[in-house]
Amino acid sequence: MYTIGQISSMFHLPVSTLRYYDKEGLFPNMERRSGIRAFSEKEVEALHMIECLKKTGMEIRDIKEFMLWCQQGPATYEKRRNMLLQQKKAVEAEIRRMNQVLDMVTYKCWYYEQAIADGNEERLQSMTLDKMPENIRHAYENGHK
Amino acid sequence: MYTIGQISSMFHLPVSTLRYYDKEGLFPNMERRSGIRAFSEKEVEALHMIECLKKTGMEIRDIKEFMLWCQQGPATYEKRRNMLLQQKKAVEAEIRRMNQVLDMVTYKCWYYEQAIADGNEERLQSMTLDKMPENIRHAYENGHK
DNA sequence: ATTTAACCTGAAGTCAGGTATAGGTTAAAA
DNA sequence: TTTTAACCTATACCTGACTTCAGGTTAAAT
Repeated sequence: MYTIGQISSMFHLPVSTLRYYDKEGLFPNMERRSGIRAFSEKEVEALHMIECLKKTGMEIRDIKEFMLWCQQGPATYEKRRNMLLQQKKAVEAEIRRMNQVLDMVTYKCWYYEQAIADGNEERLQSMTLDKMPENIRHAYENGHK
Repeated sequence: MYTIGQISSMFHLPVSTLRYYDKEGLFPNMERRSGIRAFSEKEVEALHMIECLKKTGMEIRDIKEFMLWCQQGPATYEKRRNMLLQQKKAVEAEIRRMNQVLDMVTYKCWYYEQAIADGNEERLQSMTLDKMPENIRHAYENGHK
């Protein structure tokens, strides 16, 4: 059993955040000893899962639902898997989006390198795709899809 | 010259958002005709850049600074390039982070597939790395780095 | 026994990035 | 000409995820 302060230093999370998570229902049925929160291994495990789900961009209210299912045993395995599959898809989509953004900003960086070299943007303004270096044209096209 | 309504439909952005951007200084020196905003090609170009920078996760106040530099001609090319290089690094870091998160959630999905197949988590609880399929072990290890 | 550290609650505050509302002006269409 | 649509400002409100504050309790150390 751990106190909120111990958990706070274990996870490098402020005490206020842990209390907030508790208030939001992320630790259903956590024990209390004369009013004081007692974090067991179950809550430690829960917190690892919470950190994972947060990193995928899941909202607190959805994490709450997941943690509730975790209390309900094998009957909710499928629900939990489905939620995770959905988050996996969301993460994959986000990675695709970020790669596109990377191409866009790669092009912009190249643009300003050229502008610095030229001292102006005139050549760049009238530049056509076929005059760009291949990798830059590729980044440009992918970034503007 | 375009009205705010025309720009709104061109960019699929609410009129209120464009006014908010203007208030935040994202269109320095935009013209007015008897009090009404007149978006020129310069503002259209600016808005494309704003959308790009927003996608990289840049905050409004930093975008404001960038757009101010754009008003100041070739003297600020280097500042602009440096800011873009910094954003590029930020995007690359975010992609690395998201790939790690993807590995983590890939492992969790596998975990629940197994739990569904087994009907419980007993086998999983006592599972060691060497008993996992290679790709899953890889995902697990990378996701927990 | 008392001080101090760590815990508790409820309510209010913070921040970013908008969105909504109320009340008023401009300009295009009927 | 009058109505209606699109514009304007200022201010208030919203959401999510916390953080801070005021005031009070518990438990550990001296």
